[in-house]
Amino acid sequence: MREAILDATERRVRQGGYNGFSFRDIAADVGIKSSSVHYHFPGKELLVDAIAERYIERTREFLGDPARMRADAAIERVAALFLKADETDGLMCLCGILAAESAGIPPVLRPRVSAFFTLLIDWLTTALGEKDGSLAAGEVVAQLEGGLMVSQTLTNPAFLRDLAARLVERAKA
Amino acid sequence: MREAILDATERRVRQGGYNGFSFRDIAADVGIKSSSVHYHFPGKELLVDAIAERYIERTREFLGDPARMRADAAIERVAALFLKADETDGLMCLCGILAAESAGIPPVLRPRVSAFFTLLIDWLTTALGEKDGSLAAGEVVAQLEGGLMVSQTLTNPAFLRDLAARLVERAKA
DNA sequence: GTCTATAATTTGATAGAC
DNA sequence: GTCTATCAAATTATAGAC
Repeated sequence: MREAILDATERRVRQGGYNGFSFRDIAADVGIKSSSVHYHFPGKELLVDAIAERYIERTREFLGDPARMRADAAIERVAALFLKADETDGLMCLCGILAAESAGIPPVLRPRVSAFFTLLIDWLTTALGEKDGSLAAGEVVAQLEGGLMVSQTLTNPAFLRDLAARLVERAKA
Repeated sequence: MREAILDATERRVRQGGYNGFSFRDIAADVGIKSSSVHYHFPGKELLVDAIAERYIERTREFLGDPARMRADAAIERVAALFLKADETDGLMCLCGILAAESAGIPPVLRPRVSAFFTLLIDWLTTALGEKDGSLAAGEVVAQLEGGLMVSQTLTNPAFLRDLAARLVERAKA
């Protein structure tokens, strides 16, 4: 049940953000009452923090070890995260939407959101090396995150697909 | 007063998103009662639609005519929009945060958010030309929008500054 | 245009039975 | 663990006086 609550919450937050869902929404999604959701997660901050923690840990596991990886393969792996969100899930990146709302969410959540981006940037920095003038980790992360937002808004998956393909091409050059 | 309400609403939405503010918040910001806000804007959707419309129109006016403009100057002009949001305003891009929440906002607002991105992309496409293999309009918009999100979250203005500088350099090459 | 007052609903959260 | 019942506060919104 705890997992089901986390699943429902993640989906809701990735659709409407931190203030876009209620305990009753989650309860209805998983087929229990809102007081039972409170039993598992006493507060909203705790609930959202829990899904963010899980989200980051899953991302870390998916990425794996960046050492001795080709630049283009590394880009492809990070891009796969965002392409899955866009095309398979049809949802925003959890930490992307929380980042956009950063100034309006409970302050305790902010370090968690930051941790997601430092994870991606550090991972890519290791994988791409630090060659001067080359494709930078920040460029890749920003472009994929922003590309997902635009792609979702325009309901045009080709937009993000094209961006990802261009990033991979640049990494090969 | 109408303008003051729009100003307060824009600031609030750019901080916490569509569901991150109330009519009472706006009323308190401008020094009136919430019922008086309803006099000017009968519903929340209308209020947010009004600020989005104003935001897009101001963006259009700031950008001006893209014809016969050098590529690097065009990038710099678009980047200035996001650098101002980040460093001067300390706020997200209005349509950026609404795009992130796209699946959770009233459907009538979605075409408005899309219009912002098509404005930027079309403007940049005209300014950059359509030379094959060159810097694409979508790359620039996605990277700046995502870069603003990350920059705000990490509270590190240098992040977006660096991205903008790199984009301008690529346009010169 | 702005106010007071209030309706109708929703929200995060708690107490206590089972 | 889940339920019923409930609370206090907040929310969008309206009616009507000034």
